[in-house]
Amino acid sequence: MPELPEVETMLRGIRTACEGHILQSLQFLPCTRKPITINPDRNAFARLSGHQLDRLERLGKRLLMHFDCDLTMIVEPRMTGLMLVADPPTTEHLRIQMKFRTSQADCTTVLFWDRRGLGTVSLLVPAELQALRDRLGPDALTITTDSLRAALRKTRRAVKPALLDQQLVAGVGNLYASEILHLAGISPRRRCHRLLRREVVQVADATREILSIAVRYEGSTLNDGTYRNALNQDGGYQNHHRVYNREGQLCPTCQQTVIKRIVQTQRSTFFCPGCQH
DNA sequence: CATATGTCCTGAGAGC
DNA sequence: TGCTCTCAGGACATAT
Repeated sequence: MPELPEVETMLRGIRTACEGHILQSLQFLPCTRKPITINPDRNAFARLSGHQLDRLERLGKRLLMHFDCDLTMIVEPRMTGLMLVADPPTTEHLRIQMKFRTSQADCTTVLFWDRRGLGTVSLLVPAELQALRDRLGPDALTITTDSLRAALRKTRRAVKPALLDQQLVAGVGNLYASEILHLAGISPRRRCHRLLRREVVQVADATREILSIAVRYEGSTLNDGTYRNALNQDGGYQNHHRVYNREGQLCPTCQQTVIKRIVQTQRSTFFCPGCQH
């Protein structure tokens, strides 16, 4: 499930194939499965053809493609969406094909593949893009203690569900929330408004640390094998998970306590009761 | 307003 | 072996 590191990896993986190039064609492929959501509708995307993709940007878990016509195409992979420059895992879940002209004679292809079809693509005008930026919290990869403190002060929820709220912090999902709190040594059940300043420092530091390392390893490919990088290869961070999906195993930090799984707001949380307080 | 719950979906894995 | 069932969790709509 693409979170910040996986989306960042997608961006880096497709960059040379599309950034700075003219979009030759964008095609929504026929698919018998549940269709992805397309905003406002597929016809609107015809306006992009012939325009240059000036710049790629990641905004939380979203991938932004800024075109020279002031339109931004936003891809939300959600659970199983992938951006690819190589052959997709299956042909049947292929959703979008974009061709870019890279020279007089050559072109590259960028694909959007989504097995479960929960993904979304949208075309936004500048005012809509600004509205989206305004409702997201600061980006988790570079979050500062002060901005995290300001965000967590807005809620009395337990810290782990709060980290999943994109309006508070943008980019953290269910997997990395557990990893971050384990490195920080903070219990997922702690209430945000009761965290001490030094504890918020620990969470902010752990957030940047975990996510930047996960980016270095090109994200996490779980057992279902759904997430792949742009070349359709496995990520590597699943081999470095501290607690996620490791219920019953010994905590890698204290080597004393067994990792526990609990459910918070309908989502699995993994933590070490021995060293997270 | 702040939080919690329900919803979409596919396929891996469990259990019988 | 082969069937049915549960579960995984992104973001948003709806409920409390």
